[in-house]
Amino acid sequence: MAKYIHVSVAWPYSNGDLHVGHLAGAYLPADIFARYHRLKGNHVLMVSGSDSHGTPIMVEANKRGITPLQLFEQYHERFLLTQQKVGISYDLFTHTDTENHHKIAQDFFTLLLERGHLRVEKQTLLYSELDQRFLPDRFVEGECYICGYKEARGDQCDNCGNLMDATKLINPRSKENPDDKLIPRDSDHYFLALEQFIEHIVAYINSHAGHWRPNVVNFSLNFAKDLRGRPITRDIDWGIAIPLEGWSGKKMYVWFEAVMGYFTASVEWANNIGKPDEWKKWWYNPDAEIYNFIGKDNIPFHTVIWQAELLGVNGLYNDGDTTPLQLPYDVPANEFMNIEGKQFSKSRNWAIWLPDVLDRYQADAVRFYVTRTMPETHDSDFSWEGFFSSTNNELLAAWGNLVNRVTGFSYKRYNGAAPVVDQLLEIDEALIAKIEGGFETVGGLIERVKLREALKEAMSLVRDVNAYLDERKPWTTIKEDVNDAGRAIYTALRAIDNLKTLLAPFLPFSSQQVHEILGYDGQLFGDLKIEEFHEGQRSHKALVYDGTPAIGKWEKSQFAQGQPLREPQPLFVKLDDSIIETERAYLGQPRDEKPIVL
RNA sequence: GGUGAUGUAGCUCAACUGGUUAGUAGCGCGAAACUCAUAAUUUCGAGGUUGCUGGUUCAAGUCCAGCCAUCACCA
Repeated sequence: MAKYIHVSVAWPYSNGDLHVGHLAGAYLPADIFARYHRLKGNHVLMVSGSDSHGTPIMVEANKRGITPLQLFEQYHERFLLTQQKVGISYDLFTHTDTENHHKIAQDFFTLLLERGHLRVEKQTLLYSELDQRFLPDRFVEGECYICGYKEARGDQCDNCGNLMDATKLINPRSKENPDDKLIPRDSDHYFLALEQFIEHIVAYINSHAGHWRPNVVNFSLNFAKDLRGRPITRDIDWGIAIPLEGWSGKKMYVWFEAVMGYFTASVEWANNIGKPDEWKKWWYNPDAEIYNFIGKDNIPFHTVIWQAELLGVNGLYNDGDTTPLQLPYDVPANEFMNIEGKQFSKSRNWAIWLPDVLDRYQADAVRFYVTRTMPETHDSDFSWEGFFSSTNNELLAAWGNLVNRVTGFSYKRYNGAAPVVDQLLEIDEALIAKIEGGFETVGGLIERVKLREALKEAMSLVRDVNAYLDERKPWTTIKEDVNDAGRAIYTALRAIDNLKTLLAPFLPFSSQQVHEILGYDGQLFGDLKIEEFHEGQRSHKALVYDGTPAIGKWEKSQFAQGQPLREPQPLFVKLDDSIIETERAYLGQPRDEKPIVL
């Protein structure tokens, strides 16, 4: 029976380009997982979008002298192009400034309020007389009340590293205008009563502890232990309005509404395809599995807070049906990916930006290296030497070369087709059986979200085929026994046909190439395209996956003898070792954001 | 400061609830073989007192305590 798999992917703040950390932390693992389940014939719904709200966007827009709307729209567009290029197969990658998202977030708020999960509390915050408004912590600086550093930020002191309570700063002032004296003033805010959900959430985590990553379980249980109310509104003007009279100066806190995107994007997707209730097949289906692909910094928001929100609005849009809303089945949070041994830093431009990398290298080469070093168990490191060596010495040398040597040999010596031979030998059958075993082993690892190991397993099968060829030596035997050489070549071709599928979730572009070289027509996967969607007042662009043309299946090859091949082309570009120094030299230097060309 | 995680060969990583002399692991390195292939492949080999210090145990990379380093979250 086909399963319903929901792949919820972290929503990037649209205040700067995507970098390899985004890819390694959430998007690539989600995509590999989703593509695998699509090949398996399961019903996959993979959604995400640009997070258009939040103070980081306001800060950056402010710095550039543009509005938050302009900033987020600019990066949303770049996110679409970047992810299309690297092949992240979202059924829908939208954003949080749609009418749909606004409305549903407000419905969440209203329902939570009706059910007594929200309460009003007073908070003391810094107020600017000059601007006539409360300033978020990130817009504030002042003297650190712990170490005395003069230029502590409102949220953290860069000198002593302590987090700051902005209202305690000595001589707090506005970042934009140092003469602007700030005064503490009380402000009413809505709080989400998280403590009401402790019991339920702890029980839920414990019941899933068996298949969650240990650090996710431990961290979440500890976090859930002393849950308190958390403000869900704040005094800013960029964000989603509070659907109540007298709250016009305030907006929803971004952490409160952005996670709802998994839900709201599912609803939007259903509307976009003209089946408005289709999203319920995941969200109100007790057998559906929802996976949240996120970075480790986001763990408590998904394992605890998002669950509280879902529990609080149970039954939403379900016409009185008592089926519970589905909570995340697993939250396979990844750790972080460092760059050449140092932490990513946007401000120092210590980063590897995806638009730049995809401009210079093949998407599959990037996907391969990032998967190989995916930070599944601890922080990992992206080094250019590693990328160079993984591309040339593993991806190209083992897999690219295998495809090239076998298909090339067959194409040249067997008249542009696969050989036609009599009964295969035992050694040939044994190889095929071994490779076919990969559908179980590799597939099982992907299902448990052990992607690095899954790729390693697939690559080890690739090496088995290379070893097999060296043992069978068709280039020698063809001189006296064309039939026996043909048996080996046919066997290797069939192995490659299997491996193309086993590697397809990781390397969708080159697997498609192999598919075509082997003489097949059609696409392993569907099309990933950018489309425009219209709502009442506005329209927005989104990335969508159309699975209609996909014929790929997670099944053993039935490759036919004598099948005509297409003329083989090398799959991967060999890198020159000069790229190591060239690329390193970009790090830490000012960067130009170039237009993204597909 | 509190909580959780991570620290194994030059590099990237394995080793289920403690059990034979740490894994025929991949890359790199050394040697040999091969020549169909983007000099790509295959075989063999050399590399580790498992961050440090103690402890529990017949037995610890694996459990406990302390310390050091890195990371995340929270105060």
